[in-house]
Amino acid sequence: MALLRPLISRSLEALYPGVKFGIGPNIENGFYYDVDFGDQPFDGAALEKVEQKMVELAKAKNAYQRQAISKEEAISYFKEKNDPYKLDLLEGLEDGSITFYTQGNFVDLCRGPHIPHTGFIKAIKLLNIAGAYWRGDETRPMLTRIYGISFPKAKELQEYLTKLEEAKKRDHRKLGRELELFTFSEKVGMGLPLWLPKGTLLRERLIQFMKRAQDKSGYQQVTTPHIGHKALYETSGHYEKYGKDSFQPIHTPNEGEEFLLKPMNCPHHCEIYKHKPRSYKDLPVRYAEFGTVYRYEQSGELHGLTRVRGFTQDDAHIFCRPDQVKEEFIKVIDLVLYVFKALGFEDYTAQISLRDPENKTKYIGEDEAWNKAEASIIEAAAERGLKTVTELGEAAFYGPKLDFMVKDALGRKWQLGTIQVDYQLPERFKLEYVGADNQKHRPVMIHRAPFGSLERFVAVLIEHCAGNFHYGYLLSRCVFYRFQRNIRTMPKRYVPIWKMRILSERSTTETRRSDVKSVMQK
RNA sequence: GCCGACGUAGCUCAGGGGUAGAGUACUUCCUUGGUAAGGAAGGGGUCACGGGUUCAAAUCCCGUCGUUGGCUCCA
Repeated sequence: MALLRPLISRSLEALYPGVKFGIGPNIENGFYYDVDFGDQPFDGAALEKVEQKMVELAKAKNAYQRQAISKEEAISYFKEKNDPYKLDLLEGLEDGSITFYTQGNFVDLCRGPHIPHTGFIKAIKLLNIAGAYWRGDETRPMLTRIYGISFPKAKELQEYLTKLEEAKKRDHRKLGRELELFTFSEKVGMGLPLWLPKGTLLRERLIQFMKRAQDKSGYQQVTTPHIGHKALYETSGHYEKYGKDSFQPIHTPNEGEEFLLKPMNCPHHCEIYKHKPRSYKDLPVRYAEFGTVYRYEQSGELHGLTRVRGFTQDDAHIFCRPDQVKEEFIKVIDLVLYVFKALGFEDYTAQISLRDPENKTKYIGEDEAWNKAEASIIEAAAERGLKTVTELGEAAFYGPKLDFMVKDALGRKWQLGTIQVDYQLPERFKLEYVGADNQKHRPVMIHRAPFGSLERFVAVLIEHCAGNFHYGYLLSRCVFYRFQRNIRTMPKRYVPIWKMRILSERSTTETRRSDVKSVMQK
């Protein structure tokens, strides 16, 4: 797609003399191009003009010419052209590896390779524009980012655009409103979802499903308050790490104490662990809670249910002996996979999120603990044959993670389930158990949430089944729910969600069969 | 938080300096044995909020709030 860059460049230069160009890489779907329009106004409506110009230029079938060039020459060329962005890019390039591509009368810095000529480009669509800082740095100039896509055939473009339309119809924000699942209120506050009766029913079905799965896996439910003393988070390290960027403490009127809305459940669970002495024979202890937490997300980041400021995690913390870590971790992987399978999520990726070796100051804890934790995650994932990608620098500040990512209708990737090995919190909270040697030992914690948060999970679930919750037969066995988007277009047997009920295993299986049939017939 | 766009009836949106419109939904009535049926009438909006310009502002300007596309961030 880099082949389009000269086309856009030439089109923009023709329509907006004096524009300057930043980077223009290919992305998963198409490409983008950062452009500095200077003082010239440019809005979405202008995209069409640019698009037409590009098509016009493409027809000229101009050939691309490659030319190796010295760094010095390149610098002087762009200096003359007064192009600060290309000069900035050149600084990072090694002399001898620099190539220019010439197309028509346009010369550009480009790695290549290119197709022979522009005649191969048949279908171009510029999709939208957005602001983006030069090199993602907010102290640098803001450029206009133009997103677009091209295909060799017009038909493929049409198919892609149709797909985009379909994706929009699945948007959980739209469906959530139409189906009366949830809403937001300015008065309550941004990013704080209000669950309507039908949405709440859906949530409760999911909770019930998860509780049953967890019961079978040896978890115990606990319940903790929505706030905790500031000291609790100083101990956990959360305050130091996120205190300034969190909801600020709640002050008591008389004693002058400070409490924080809990951003995580783990500190509370650590205190539960500590309420009595533990023996090695008691471990592992698995405490689960559908705990609602509050995080001050940046206003610009909020998005429907996928990014909110108050949400409920299907959280649990496993306290175990070091020799049990791998086994417990694998059990959790199995639970996550069971949940995904039951709900029909097949398109997910498992991401091993490790520490950034270049910047260890972002994290707490000793190297040895980190190495052990990272190793056990990698081993456990391998043992279960998970296809994984490894991301450096994506770990939580207290430990590495195994995250399960799925895509929403618009192709955005979201983290759902997460499993984290943690040697730090047991240390900070001085958690102990008495070993067979009658000595005190430190347990290891595993944080895990198969759904991640109910909010995000419901969002992804809505988009996954396009709001047709009768596909929820996949949930099977313990939960069966379904309802309709429009009572007039659905067979009568699809009962509204507010009439949903839990069916027994046997009847679920039977219903499921007939349901599948009717869905197929449709 | 930063930059851009947007904010008109429950929903989708048109309009645009002279005191509000459509479709759909809703209410009532009529018609109609059928899968988003037809007709009639009706209710519903200080055009997000607050300032300013103006004889006059929903319409122009500024600010705030919110939504949204990105950027940065994400325990």
